[in-house]
Amino acid sequence: MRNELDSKDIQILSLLLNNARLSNKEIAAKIEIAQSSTHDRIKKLTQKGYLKGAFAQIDQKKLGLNIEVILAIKLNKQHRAIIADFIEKASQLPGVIQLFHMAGNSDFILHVAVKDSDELRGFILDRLSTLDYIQSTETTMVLHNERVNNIL
Amino acid sequence: MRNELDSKDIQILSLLLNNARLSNKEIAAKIEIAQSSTHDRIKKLTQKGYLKGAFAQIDQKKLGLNIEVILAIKLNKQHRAIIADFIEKASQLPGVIQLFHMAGNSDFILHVAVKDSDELRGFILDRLSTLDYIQSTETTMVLHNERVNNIL
DNA sequence: CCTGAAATTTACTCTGA
DNA sequence: TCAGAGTAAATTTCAGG
Repeated sequence: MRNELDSKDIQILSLLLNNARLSNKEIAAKIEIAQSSTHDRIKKLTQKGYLKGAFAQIDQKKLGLNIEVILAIKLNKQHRAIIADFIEKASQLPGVIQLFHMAGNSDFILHVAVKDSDELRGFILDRLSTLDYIQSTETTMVLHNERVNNIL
Repeated sequence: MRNELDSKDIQILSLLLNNARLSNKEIAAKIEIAQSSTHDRIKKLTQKGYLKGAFAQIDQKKLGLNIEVILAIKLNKQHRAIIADFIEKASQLPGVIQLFHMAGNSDFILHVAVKDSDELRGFILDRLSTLDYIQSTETTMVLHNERVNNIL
């Protein structure tokens, strides 16, 4: 049981990174090994934790989510308990796509999609700012957003 | 051919949003309709453009990508041609996970993963700052990053 | 660790309601 | 538009090199 991955494993991860719905057969064809080998490798990559899941990409605008923003958030305390609490609460807020815990000027960055400005207003005023350890929030509109995944 | 989606469609999108590798059968069981109906619906959702693709999630640290940063970038020009050029160039830079074109203080935000600080230095100095329309970059470390996908 | 083929499960198609 | 049954195709397992 080697810990290192060979180039075939990296190729599999790279393919799935950009298209998680590729079938075993298609992957096997692309990297030129047997289907059963591809199957084994994906199984092992999953078991060892290299592959963690897959997310579909949906057309947010078609679903009426017309406004996409980045919210930079500062807390007035950075205790571990507060951080954990915020992560838990923010994960449950409707509209949140992605959450970053930062080591810088802001404590958190939230990537959020909402229907309209009313919903955005509600999100910030009713959902976020009601948490008593929020010091400030800064909202910036996203004009365009592209998944690149150029890491392998 | 109705344009609106019913609650079953939304449920399908929501399930796939959080686990793109769910099979037809599993989805059919979860939302309690026939497999063939699930199949039809997914096909239509894809054809109509609601479902656009799927990305696998990989364990970056296990692959040696130990540093994750957010890079806020300002350009000294915002012409359409410059923006398009930057998006194209940035999409090809190794380490870029996601790219946001912003309507605010920064023009772009890049979510980047690299192996170590040397690679980060190379990324900023050799790859980014060599583009002549870059005015400034600000790098902030990501301590933690969570996909939430709480939009449906 | 890979291959190739068998066994099983799933996806896909179509008919009828 | 949905459900059920049949066919095609894929996944999964396994013995052998």
